[in-house]
Amino acid sequence: MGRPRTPLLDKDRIALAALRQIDRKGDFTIPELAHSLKVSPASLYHHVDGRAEILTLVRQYLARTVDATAFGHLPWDDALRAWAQSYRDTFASHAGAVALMSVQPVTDPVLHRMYDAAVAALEDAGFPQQSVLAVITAVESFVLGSALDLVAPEVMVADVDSAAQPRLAAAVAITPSGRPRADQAFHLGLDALLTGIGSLRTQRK
Amino acid sequence: MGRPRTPLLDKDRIALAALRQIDRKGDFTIPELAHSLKVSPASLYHHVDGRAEILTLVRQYLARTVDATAFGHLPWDDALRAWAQSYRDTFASHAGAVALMSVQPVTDPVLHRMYDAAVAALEDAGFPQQSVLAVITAVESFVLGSALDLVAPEVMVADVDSAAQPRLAAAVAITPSGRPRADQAFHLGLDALLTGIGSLRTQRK
DNA sequence: ACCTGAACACCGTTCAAGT
DNA sequence: ACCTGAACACCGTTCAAGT
Repeated sequence: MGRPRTPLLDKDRIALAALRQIDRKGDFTIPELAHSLKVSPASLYHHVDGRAEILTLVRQYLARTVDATAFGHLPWDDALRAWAQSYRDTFASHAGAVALMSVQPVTDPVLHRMYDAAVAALEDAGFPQQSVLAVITAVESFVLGSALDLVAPEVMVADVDSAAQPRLAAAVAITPSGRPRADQAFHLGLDALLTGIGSLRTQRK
Repeated sequence: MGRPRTPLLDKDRIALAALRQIDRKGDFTIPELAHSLKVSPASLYHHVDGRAEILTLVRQYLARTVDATAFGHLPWDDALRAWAQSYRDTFASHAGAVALMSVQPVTDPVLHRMYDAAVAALEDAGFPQQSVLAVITAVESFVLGSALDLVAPEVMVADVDSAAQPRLAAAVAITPSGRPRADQAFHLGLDALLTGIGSLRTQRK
């Protein structure tokens, strides 16, 4: 066939097709990706270095959908909460991508700008400089773990033997399951975390 | 060669060899696993259903190294803290396994017993029944996210442009890196979470 | 029951050939 | 520069053959 007059592919098209496949099946393969783009597997290698780069592109795309504009506009706790919610929402709408995003984090200037804004907002709200990064990391770890909880099968709650584990069974019986269960745990944990973090502030504004 | 007088393999030997390979390389393949067991790849299939079962065995092995004996013996916050620490320690000593453990959780009666003990301890400490599971899930999510933070490359802290992100750069400069950085964030977050969670208790004992 | 070699389908990647 | 078909190494899994 030879070279087309106008290229059939570019990095964006490849990344989006990969994400679509991840959303549908939880993973992607080069042959299927090529098929969905109506192209041969070998063609992809003219645009990306390999599978690893495609994964990086997907991660960057997702990272940029996280809304961090609240820092500097809302009070520190509302800003952290809004950021955490948006972060988790991204995962919630791309369940299959959670595994990808969690293991290898995103490297992107956009993220450094986001962290910079967060650091500034928290320091200005009275958090000591030695603890701001730990605060941000703690919230991010909680969000990541909650995203995993959101997409993983519900082990704690499923198949409980009410004779052998009566206390657990009773608690499970009065607790919601599915998405509401994960949401409850996320909100409870986020509120607790923010409450506890608040006591680290020194000078108040 | 035919059947040996005494079997060369069993599930335990396979799981441990897989874990050793995961610890060394972050992943394992059937051919390499077979090689390390001085056996042909096909032999493994006489003892396990396939790659997926081997992963399950590794997960179960690791889950059983988490110490949950504190529930019912220590005060609720010390018990939760000890459990969280042990949980994270397991991941810390098997960095390559974090990805495995996080995506697909463990199904094991041992874990249900652990959750049962945790539920009992927390209810007895005054937590309302409707929130115990959310409390446990929140702590577990934080631990899982912190484990990912522990093994992932340090994005937030690396390659910061001090002209473009001055506040972030300054904070990075006075913050430890590597394991101490992750430890600081874990302890700060865990303390904050436990502090915040404490306010959910109703009747005290 | 339990090991093996041979075979199969599938994947990621490379490369020479074509425009 | 950018697409393709063919080829390669590698992986997970199956199966008939052997004791």
